[in-house]
Amino acid sequence: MNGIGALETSRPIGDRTDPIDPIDEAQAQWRTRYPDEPEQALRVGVITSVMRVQQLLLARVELELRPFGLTFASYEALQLLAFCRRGALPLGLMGRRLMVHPATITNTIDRLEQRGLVRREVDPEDGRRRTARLTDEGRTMVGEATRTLHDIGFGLVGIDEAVLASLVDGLGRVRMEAGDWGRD
Amino acid sequence: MNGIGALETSRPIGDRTDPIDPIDEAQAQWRTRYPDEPEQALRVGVITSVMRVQQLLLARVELELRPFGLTFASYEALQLLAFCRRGALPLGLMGRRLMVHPATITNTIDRLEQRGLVRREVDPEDGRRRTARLTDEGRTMVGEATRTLHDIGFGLVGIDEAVLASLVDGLGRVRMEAGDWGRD
DNA sequence: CTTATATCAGTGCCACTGAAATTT
DNA sequence: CAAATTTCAGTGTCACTGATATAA
Repeated sequence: MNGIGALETSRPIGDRTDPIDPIDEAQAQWRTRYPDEPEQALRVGVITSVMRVQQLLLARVELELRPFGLTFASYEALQLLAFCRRGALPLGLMGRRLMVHPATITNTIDRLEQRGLVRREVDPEDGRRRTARLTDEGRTMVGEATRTLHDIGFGLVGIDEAVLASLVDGLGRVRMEAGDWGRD
Repeated sequence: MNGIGALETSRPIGDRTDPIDPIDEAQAQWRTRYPDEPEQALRVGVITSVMRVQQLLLARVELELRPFGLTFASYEALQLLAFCRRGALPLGLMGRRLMVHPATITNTIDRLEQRGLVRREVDPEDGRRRTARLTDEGRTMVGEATRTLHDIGFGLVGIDEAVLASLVDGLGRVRMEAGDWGRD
């Protein structure tokens, strides 16, 4: 595994020597504090790692999206429309796909519409619905943004394919256990 | 914020059959759109999975922290102090540990201090620094909150230990590649 | 003087709540 | 009528920028 059982607990925080993995440190802390529940330290390691990696990947990706004036959330919305055959989707469906609150997708589409990247239309099949459609400018921009993200390998260059595949698998089990599956 | 490019192309929306994994769908989308760069689909699968799992775990944990009036960020700050031998840490060091902006840790400690959970003190070793120290109420609360999170296994019950360990390992490689190591 | 630390003021995005309007 | 969809108003947390005060 990782350098899991390496020192950590035996040293005061302040005295720097070699680089130390903060996740290892946290797991060691939990292991010594709750010695009768060793599986909890492992869970803490996972949740802490997920939070940190999400933060790192988000920062890396948003650094590249900044010149486009896009956040990762707004990029995802545009990308969802770009991958859609019709080129337009009801806002509610977009919100469920992106797992965001209905009011949040309204705000996101508001900002994209003000910039002329998407256009609101009434769904011909159901007058209650509004659909968002990519404009030409929106399609161009999401294409360029995607090329940029491709160039940086989505912040994951240098990671072995086997590791990437095992991550998709392991994270998939967590999602499955959380019920994140097959909802629309 | 997830599910970059789910289905749309292969099936009409309405006809539900078996549960479908949105991550699989997204990867398939990228694979067909960019057939000459198959490794990119894998990377999209990883970043999408990380974002989604982070969202799920955060929601699960914050549901339990809500009765305490704590967010995960504020819980982490309290927990960091609880695990610290001195019981007090300079704000700047806390910010680096938690990987948040200096102004953010100031705000977080502000709110905790207003609630009487921590107390600010001047660092005797360096007058520029302010340290945050857990109060008795803060120590009690973080203890109860931790017990609650233990009870729900940090949102990771039902996941095999080998899977958890492989996640810590794989995510560790991503962090290492991103330079998330050995910075104080 | 230069640097480090923390704070403050202001902005923006996002998540959520509760209510309202519209349509099915 | 009830239910679904979207919008709107308001709140709170968090992240960031830029400027300032204080101490090393």
